Formats: sequence, structure tokens, C-alpha cells
Amino acid sequence: MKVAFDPNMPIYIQIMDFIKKQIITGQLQQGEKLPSVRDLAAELQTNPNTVQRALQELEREGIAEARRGMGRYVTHEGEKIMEMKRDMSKELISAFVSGMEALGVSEEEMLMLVQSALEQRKGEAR
Amino acid sequence: MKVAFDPNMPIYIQIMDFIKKQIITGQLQQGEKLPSVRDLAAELQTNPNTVQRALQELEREGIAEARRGMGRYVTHEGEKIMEMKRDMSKELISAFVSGMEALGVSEEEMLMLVQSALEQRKGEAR
Amino acid sequence: MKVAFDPNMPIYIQIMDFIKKQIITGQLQQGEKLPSVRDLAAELQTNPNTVQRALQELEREGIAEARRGMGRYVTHEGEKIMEMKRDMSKELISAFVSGMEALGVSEEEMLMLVQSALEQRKGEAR
Amino acid sequence: MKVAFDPNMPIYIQIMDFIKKQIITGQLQQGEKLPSVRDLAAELQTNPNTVQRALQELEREGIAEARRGMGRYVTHEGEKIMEMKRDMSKELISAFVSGMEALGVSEEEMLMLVQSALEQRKGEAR
DNA sequence: GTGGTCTAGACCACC
DNA sequence: GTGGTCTAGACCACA
Repeated sequence: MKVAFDPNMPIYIQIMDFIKKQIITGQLQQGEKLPSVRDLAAELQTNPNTVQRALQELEREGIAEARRGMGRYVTHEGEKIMEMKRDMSKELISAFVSGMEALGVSEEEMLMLVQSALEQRKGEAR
Repeated sequence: MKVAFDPNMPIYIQIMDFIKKQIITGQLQQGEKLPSVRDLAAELQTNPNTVQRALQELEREGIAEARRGMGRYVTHEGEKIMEMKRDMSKELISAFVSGMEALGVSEEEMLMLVQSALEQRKGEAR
Repeated sequence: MKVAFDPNMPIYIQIMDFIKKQIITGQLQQGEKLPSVRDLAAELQTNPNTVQRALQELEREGIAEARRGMGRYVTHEGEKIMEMKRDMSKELISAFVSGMEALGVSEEEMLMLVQSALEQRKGEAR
Repeated sequence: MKVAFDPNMPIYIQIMDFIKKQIITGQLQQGEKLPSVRDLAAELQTNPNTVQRALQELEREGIAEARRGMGRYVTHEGEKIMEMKRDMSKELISAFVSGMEALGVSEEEMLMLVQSALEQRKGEAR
């Protein structure tokens, strides 16, 4: 798996997002073992310390769990994962709505803009 | 005008947004004189260097213009302002749509989520 | 017997404490045979290596004794057991007193806090 | 100020405790500026990264606040500081009481042991 | 100057 | 082998 890091954002945050995405899409299941710090670092071509930090932050968020000498695992609590999804979508929506409001865009326009963006995507995907 | 800065984002970016918002809402008109660096710094209770940087960036974007010895002005070109609005809204939309897609949210759900968020806002604003 | 391990402390230390507690409460008597490494590991659902290490440390402290081919036994010397108790309580007291002192808590308050904690425990135990 | 680090505990935790103690004893006041990462590292003869980590953790606990380019400050919220003190004393008490209970020490004995430890301290201090 | 991030390399405790 | 911590040294964004 190739990942190109955006130089404008901390790499450790991008690693967190990368793993979260894998959990969301089911590539990583509840309770499944995560790759080791060293392996992930090799795969992502970053420093192990950076990966370590990303995983530790995920742990603080309750999404990962470390077991000494045994590696790290995705949390067993499905609730935590649902919570993560909810938080992410809430954040996306509120950023969008409040940003558009500041631009003076009406509600109808917002909905129309989203719809046309979606159609455009479909066109490109073909 | 009271402005609370988000400590997780560069202040100069937040100052740029603050001024852009004023242009969009018409509080600052096309070609109108902008407050001086010193005044803005006093009003926003920030370091003048930070304000300076924000205004310089706005100049780079073509939204502000400096006239030596006379201060800075909002650009006269209406086109620039329209462009700014368009860019901002495009960015907001694409961040929203691609983010939601990654979460596995369907198109219908996206529209519904936006709608319900808008209704909630109205409720709170009362 | 169910034991939940605190993930912030070495498991082998927790196993040592677990066994010490059993000796103190009399569930394990002076000179009694200790369960085998394999059995303990199965009971506690841990790695046998970890149990092995815990028992070795107990040996070093003079609390357990190994007899080749016959397993491990709680020491026969009652003195050793008393010593263990004394050490543990001394450590607990000095950690408590010096910690509270650093917090600026007066002697009277310390005693009162302990008393109220004890009463609360009784309430919960009901 | 000389500080000797206990090699059995993470240094960054000890730095956290060191600063907390200074806040508790009033050597650092609410809202006061903390020494910079580099200065503290020099003073404590440790690596700046280690200090950085300690301060970041304090921030997560709400005890310190960072302002970009301006340094770090003790939180302005007195409530947070009180909370910190309460947490620390609660932890000390429950560790003591539950530890003693496991040793089979009665309530009266606990209180007596604390009292005699306090008297001994006074004797030594003379 | 100040905090934030990153790399490289090392050592330790634990399993 | 696995996670956790630490050092040394560097670069960047920010004020």
C-alpha cells in the first residue's frame, strides 16, 4: 500500500486517519491485530517514532489497545468505533454548514451544490 | 468586535478569514480602505507582526492592495472577490463530499444529514 | 479465580502480588505447595514465561522455594512471611504520608481522610 | 534546583510531578508563565524532547496551556488545579486503604500506623 | 525565541 | 519480536 503524505499536515495525524479509514472500510476488523510499529514504519517509509506516536494517540482515543510484548489491537468495543464514525461525520457536516453560512449561501443552494458535486463525481468515475 | 482565536490554527490564517468574511458579508466594500496594521492589531489584541502577515497573504491572493503611504485597500476587481467566494465554496464542498464518501455514507444520507443539521441550527438560533 | 490485570503494570508483578495476597489471607499456608507454572498460567490466562518470572522473583525474595523435580513451595520460615507483611505495610504508609505531605495536607486531615474513606468503603460493601 | 530522577519511572512522568508539585506549593501561580522547553531541559539536564512530552501531557490534563511562539502557561482555571489536587489525594488514599485491607489490617490499626509514622517523621525532622 | 514535528539510533521491559 | 522511553540533532511555523 502506497501512501503519499501531505506535507502541510503532521504525518502522525495522517497515519491516524489512514488507520481509521481502514477500520471504517472493514480492512481492519474489531479486535484485529494491528501491524507492529516497526512494520508499519517500513511500509509507510517513515520513522518508527512517528508511527508510535500515531498509535499512541489512537489509544488515547480508545480506538486501539496495546498489550505489552504482544502488539496492538483494534478495540473490541464496537461502540468506540461507531463513536469515531459519528464524530468524524459530525465534524465534516458542521464545518461545511457553518462555512457555507458564512459565505452567505442559502439552504437551498447548499443542497443543490452538494447534489451537483455528487453528479460530477459520478461522471468522473465512469 | 470580539474574536476568539482557535489555538489549533495559525492566527494569521484566522485573521485572513475574518477579513474575508467581512468582505463577503459586505461590511467591507470593494475598493474600501482596510484598517491599518496597528489598529487591527489593537482591535484583535494580537501581535502587529501577525496582522502584517495576514494582510500580506491577502495581497498575494489579490484580495488586498497596498498603496505606498496610503494604507491597504480591498481590491477593486469584483472578479477577484467572486473568485474568492467560488474557491472557498468549492473547497468546502469537496472536503465534505470526499470525507463522507470515505466514511461510506451514501448520497441520500449526505443530503439528509445536511438538511437535519440545518434544521437543528434554526432551532438553536431561536 | 478471576483476575483482571492492570495494563499499566508488569503482569509478573501483579502475579507476585496475587500470590502474596493468597499467603497473607491464609489461602496458601506456610510450606504449602504452589501450583505449577503451567497450571497457574492456564488459570490466569497468561504466558507461562510470565508466571515463571513471577515465581523466580518470589524465590529471590525468599518467599518461595523450589525443590528440583517436586515443584515450588511457600517458604517454611514464618519469619520471612512476617517480614514480607511488614515491608509491604511500611511501603504503603510511607508512600501515603510523604505523598500527602507534598500536597500540603496536615496530619489531622490525613487521619480524617483515611477515616472517611473507610466509612465509605463500609457503605459500599453493604 | 537539583532534581535526581528515579531510573525506575519514566522521566517525563517525573517532570510532570515536579511541575505539579511546584503548582501545589505555590511556586508556580495560576496563569503564570512556565519556563520554556529548552530552559527546563537545560535546568533538569534532560533532552528537550522529554520535557516537551511532559508538558504536552500536562496540557492534555488541562493543567498547562501552550500559546504558539509565546510559551506555556499554568492554566487560569483554578478549578482545574483543585481537581488535580483532589485526584492526587484520592489516589493516595485508595492505594493505601485497599493495600492495607489486602494485608488484613483492621481500621484501628491503619489509623494507629499512620499516627505513629507521623510522629516518627517529626522526630527525624528535629 | 517558542512550541511542534520528524529522523536516526539506541536501550529497556515484557512476553 | 513488541511496545515504551530517551537522546541528539534538525527543521518549520509562529509571534
